[in-house]
Amino acid sequence: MSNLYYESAYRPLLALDCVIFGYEKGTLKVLLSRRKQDPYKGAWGLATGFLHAGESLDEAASRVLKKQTGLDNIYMEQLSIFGEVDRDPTDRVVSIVYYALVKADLYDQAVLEDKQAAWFPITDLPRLMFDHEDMIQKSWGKLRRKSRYQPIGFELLAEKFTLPELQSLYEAIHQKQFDKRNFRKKILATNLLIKLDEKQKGVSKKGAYYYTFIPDKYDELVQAGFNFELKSMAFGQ
Amino acid sequence: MSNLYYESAYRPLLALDCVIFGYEKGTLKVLLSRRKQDPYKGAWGLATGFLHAGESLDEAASRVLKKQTGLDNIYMEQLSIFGEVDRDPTDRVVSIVYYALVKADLYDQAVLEDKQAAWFPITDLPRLMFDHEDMIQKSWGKLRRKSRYQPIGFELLAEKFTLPELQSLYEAIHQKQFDKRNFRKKILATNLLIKLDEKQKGVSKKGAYYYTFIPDKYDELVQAGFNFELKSMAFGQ
DNA sequence: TCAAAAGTGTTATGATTACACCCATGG
DNA sequence: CCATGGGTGTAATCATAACACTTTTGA
Repeated sequence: MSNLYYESAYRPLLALDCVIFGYEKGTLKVLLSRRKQDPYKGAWGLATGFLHAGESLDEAASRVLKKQTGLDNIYMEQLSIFGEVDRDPTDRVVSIVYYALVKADLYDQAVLEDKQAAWFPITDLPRLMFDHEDMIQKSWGKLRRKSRYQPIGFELLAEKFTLPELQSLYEAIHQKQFDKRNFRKKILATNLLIKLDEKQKGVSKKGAYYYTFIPDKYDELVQAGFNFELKSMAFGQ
Repeated sequence: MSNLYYESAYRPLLALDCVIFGYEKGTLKVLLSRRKQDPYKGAWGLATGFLHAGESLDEAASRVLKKQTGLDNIYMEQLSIFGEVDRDPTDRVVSIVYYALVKADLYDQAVLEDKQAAWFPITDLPRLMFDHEDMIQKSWGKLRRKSRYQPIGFELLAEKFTLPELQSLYEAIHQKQFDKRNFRKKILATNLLIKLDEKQKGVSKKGAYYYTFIPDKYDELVQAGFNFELKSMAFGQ
């Protein structure tokens, strides 16, 4: 099925760029890789790919994420579209940016090396190609805002986690210290967590209790888009 | 400058669809027009156009808005991108959605008729082509959320407006009644408005005072993206 | 036994909500 | 003079923010 009106229209390239966030040792990180083709071969940049025929945008983003990380079912969300005329000097490329969150315990050093990929702390990024720096900063902003009213930060932790870990994650996302007591109060008030009988070994002498999500409740809330709203994250400071 | 890797990539059509909001007589409205070409010639839909070569996305959206309304410098913002494979049955068309806000006193009945365009209350839309209904609902959601922490609603009113008018606008956006006293308290607490010496005639016997923005302050806040945050719009109810 | 991190409650402040009457004017 | 919509204040409740000591245990 075709159509003259449509036929005559300009067709840009449509790319997908993925900002992949991970969290490790108290630091929020972004997965970058070295570009494989010219121009700018070897430059650091985001996971990227062009849209294929017959693929929806989300499918294309999942494909790009899978290629980069080896993982399926990554939490991801569309951020926005970058379409400045000269953002890629080779050709007109309009790019859809997705950001994704992956658990630190799911990626594999071998896969990373194979892809010429590496994790960089969000506060210490290398020079990036095109407008990728801007894409990362905007994604981080979205992550900060979103983490205030959705339990999104949890996608970055392992199945079982301690409250001090969860708090450090929030502190890494917001680059801000929170008051321990107030943080716990708010997080526990959501009724999303259950305390397990198990304590963490090795980090502190006393050991912190592990928590996990009440799985149905969590899914329910995420599905419904319900805001469990940590109204202000301005704990202390 | 060209490149084999790029050359071989798939090139979809890239369209822009604009959700144009207006406010009139207590009702939030959307500007729709009848489609001019097949398929679905004559069906109601959003203002639309394809991206042209050498145009940024914002420039293209401005062009589409100008063509539809005759106006420049409309407040507009990118919403998101719709890319389901079959959203347009003619061809693969990926569409970037913008929403725009126009003041009720700026549009012109003659232009509308010429374009086969008309305003529809947001709560009473006709059947729309493709996924345009979904685009409108998402834009409305964004407008609701955004109006809670940015003075965005003001783009929909005339230069001078009364507080009862402003409140009705918020009520139309949120489909909810607010308490008069609490609404005024919050709005005035932002220090964005100045009361003029002039009263509105004709609407009520007593007449309501006109207000206007303190222009520099407003621009400053909009520029800085500062949130004047009407923290909860749950006035009453 | 001590150092290091985990865990716990209360009070003060500020924001939000609920609520009812008087005012000005045109008809 | 009265009907209509405009304008105003206060008290109760709830959420947030500030703040310091005790507990556990491995070394």
